[in-house]
Amino acid sequence: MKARPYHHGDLRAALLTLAEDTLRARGPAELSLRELAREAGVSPAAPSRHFKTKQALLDALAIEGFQRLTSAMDASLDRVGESFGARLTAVARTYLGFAAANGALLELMYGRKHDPDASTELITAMHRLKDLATDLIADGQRRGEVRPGPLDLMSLPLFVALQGLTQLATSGGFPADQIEAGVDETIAFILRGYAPS
Amino acid sequence: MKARPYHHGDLRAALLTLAEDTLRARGPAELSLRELAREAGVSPAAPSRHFKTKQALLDALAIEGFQRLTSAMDASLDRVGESFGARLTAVARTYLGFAAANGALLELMYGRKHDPDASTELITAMHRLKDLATDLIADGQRRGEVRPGPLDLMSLPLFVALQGLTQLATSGGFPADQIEAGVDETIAFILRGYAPS
DNA sequence: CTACATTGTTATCGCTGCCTACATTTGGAG
DNA sequence: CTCCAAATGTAGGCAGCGATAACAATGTAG
Repeated sequence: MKARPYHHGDLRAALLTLAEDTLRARGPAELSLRELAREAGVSPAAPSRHFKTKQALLDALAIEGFQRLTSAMDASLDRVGESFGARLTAVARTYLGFAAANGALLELMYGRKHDPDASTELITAMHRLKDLATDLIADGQRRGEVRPGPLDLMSLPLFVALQGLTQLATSGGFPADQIEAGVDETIAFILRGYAPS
Repeated sequence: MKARPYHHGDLRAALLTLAEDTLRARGPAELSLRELAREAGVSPAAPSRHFKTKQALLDALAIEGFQRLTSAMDASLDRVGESFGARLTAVARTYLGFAAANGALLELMYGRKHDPDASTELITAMHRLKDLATDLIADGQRRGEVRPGPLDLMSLPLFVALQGLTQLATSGGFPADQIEAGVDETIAFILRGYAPS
């Protein structure tokens, strides 16, 4: 029988996958580097080669999350027409789908947002998502389907709605079926708010 | 000189105040029972008499937060007329004021929401807040200032907006002045969405 | 082949939450 | 008033954690 090799092969990737699993199952507080090391079959100090601190691992997880989310939203926009309503609906549904499927991860992603020493990589990842939403509004305005107004102000309600829906969807304040129905209601609500007077 | 008395006097209250301070300053993750005990001038195991686990202390903090928030919102509703617009504005401003002043606490309050074994006391505290918002909508419907529709569905956008605004206000994704201006924009947005067709 | 960078291991530190056993204080029943 | 039980605080110890330093194995570039 062959002994486990001294080198793991791709410990970094393995740690990230394991971390995401336990994040999903038990939340970020329960995540322990030592436990990840055990599950990966390496020594307790091995992870430190790839993630200097626990926070660094969480950051890496968050960045990966932002990448997955933005590309999912990009993809959903590609599959839909040009009308503002259709695009907004697509974006909202994708965002909420991600939120429903990766609640803890999303929480982590936004939880790092106000940390003064979040990695620059993380910050740019967040900005890309923000830009995507802002562009959506700007496009709607160009097409005359969204009331005119300063972009940064106009994009706020969209953010607000997405963030709020997410919170409700992930933190389970409402039963799942109510959410399901409520999403449509809320999307209609948003569209009504953005409609030109 | 008099030795410190064997009994603290009101350790429970002292722990809660200290805990809220460090919660505000350094977040819930940095909160340590042992450190609280040190600051209170008491042995490391003393807090366990009042809070069996760390989670119990956090729960107590959250409950206190819900009580403060609901009574602030009640008070703000007492100071305002009966029109739906005025009442919604008052509620929204109070909620956001609380969120701005107690960001970490609010995060804690909602963070416990989906935990299966949250204390019943915590759960009822959350429901009281939910009822307050639902009543607001129902009242608006009675006065004909809000579109008709099932209550649970109609109250959702309000929750969504409040939650979303809170998230933006606390997690600092937007600069503070943009938030300030954005609140009015968003309240107008919500009113537009609730207006009868 | 050798020198070096990468990746893992071992050992240790100080911290944490939590538990059990014991000490002191307080307050109420008799 | 006294005594006993409950409430509250202390002492000590346990296992787990993140982090770091010193050392070992492996891969690789020249």
